[in-house]
Amino acid sequence: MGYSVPIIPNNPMRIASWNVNSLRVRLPQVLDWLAQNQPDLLAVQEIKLSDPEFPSAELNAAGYQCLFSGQKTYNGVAILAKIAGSDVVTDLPGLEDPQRRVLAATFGELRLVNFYVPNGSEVGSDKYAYKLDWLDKAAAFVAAEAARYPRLAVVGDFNIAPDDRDVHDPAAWREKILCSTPERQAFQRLLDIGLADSFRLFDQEEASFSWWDYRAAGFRRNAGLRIDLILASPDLAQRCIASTIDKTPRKWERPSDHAPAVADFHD
DNA sequence: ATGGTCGCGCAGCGA
Repeated sequence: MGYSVPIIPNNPMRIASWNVNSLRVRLPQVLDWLAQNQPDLLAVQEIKLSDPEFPSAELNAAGYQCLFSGQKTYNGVAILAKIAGSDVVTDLPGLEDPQRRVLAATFGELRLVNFYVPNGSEVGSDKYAYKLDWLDKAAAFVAAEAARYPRLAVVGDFNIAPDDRDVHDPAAWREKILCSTPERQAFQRLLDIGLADSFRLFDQEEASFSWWDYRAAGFRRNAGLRIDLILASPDLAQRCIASTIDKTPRKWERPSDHAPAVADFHD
């Protein structure tokens, strides 16, 4: 009596996002990572398989229900969840697009939007124009979601490094793809809706990245970018108690080029 | 400026 104890929130909810670069290749790693980290929700990108090929049985056996919007060879997104999701959305309003890059669903109080933002290839290219148009439609969608759902998380591979802290060599990347001003302005429009980049709610080590090029020994040199993000609405952000990048799986044999972003939230 | 490595799928594209 008379002394206080730290308040440890019980039942924190853990949300993670991981570009797995082929779920077929990475399924054993995803299963290991789920077992070790026990997220409530894992948003995955670049599953690179069609819906009939989705490995639901293995993931169900590991305690995860699966929502997915698959595509053969390219793209494809999924949400692996300990509880059932509802109100599933797989397309951006106003964008006719065969590329499977969007998956949103509701889990209890939480609305989760999983994005695989287009890479854009090169500034000024057709793919770059597609990326900016996609981001425009995505912002309108997120604004509508934010208006409907107070507890909103927008996660995924954004293919944008929000600012120079998120770039290993800002001079080399200046106005290059993933770092150009129009891309960063498009990202800022998501923040302007009221979302917070959960990673920046906390002190972080310098040179913290989530993606490293397979080429030129990017990971060994920590020549990376932070492009895998967990954004949170105000109601959710004030519940955020941690936001990190788990580099462990990037060190495994035959890794994805991305590491998972992970955030914890109290009730 | 180029190329370096993966994944898919079997040549070359996308990242």
